[in-house]
Amino acid sequence: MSPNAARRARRSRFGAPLPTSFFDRPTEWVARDLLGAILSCHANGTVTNGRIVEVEAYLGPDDPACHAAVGITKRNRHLHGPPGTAYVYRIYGMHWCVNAVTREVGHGSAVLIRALEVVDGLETARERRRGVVRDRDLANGPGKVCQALGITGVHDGLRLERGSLQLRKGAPVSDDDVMVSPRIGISKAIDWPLRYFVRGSANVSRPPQRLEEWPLATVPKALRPSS
DNA sequence: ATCCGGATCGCCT
DNA sequence: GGCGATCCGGATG
Repeated sequence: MSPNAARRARRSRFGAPLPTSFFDRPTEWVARDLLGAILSCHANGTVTNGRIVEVEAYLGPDDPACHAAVGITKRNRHLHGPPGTAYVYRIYGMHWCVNAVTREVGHGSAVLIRALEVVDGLETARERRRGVVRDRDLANGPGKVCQALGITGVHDGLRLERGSLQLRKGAPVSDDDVMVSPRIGISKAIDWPLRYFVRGSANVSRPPQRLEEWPLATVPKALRPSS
């Protein structure tokens, strides 16, 4: 795909890239508002787009589950970059995970993109996720998101407002369709309610059965992330 | 120099 | 639900 064709593919169906000001807000707000947004990756000559249905907030050095809790290192240096930066890291030796950096420079907070619905480049995503039978399983987990969209370490530190990895405005998700739960796969701060996902989405990752979850509407208004 | 555990996934039972 | 794959950052000696 030529650069012009890639630009057209992105403009055809979706809104503008989210501006830096979108990311320069409390991380819980950014996380909640990323539901419904479009993650767009141009890799190996093809654009793949996905509608985000599940995210987690990681709240900087004082959040024991956040990579910033160990300070600034070579691995996590872009987590401490300006809002709107991509932080991509390898986990368990074999998977990539992608985050959007939030708040002010050096805060060390970010939103992990955990699941999405592939809405463009479906054939490419299926090839990358060879062996997967159902489309709903293409990107229902953070490692799968990166594999389906072709996101790797080369995207670490890129700005999400432009370039080969972008976050773009999509159809907003109303409070009534947002669910909240603790985060998945961590061993510290295991009860912090910082996972947000779209109610009823078939593309959400399958958490442990006993994981508690609540409608966002039941969260007291003062504590509710909303724009 | 060595050890440990991880923001996971897919296959097995 | 259990487990192996597979590798690196960070901590410890």
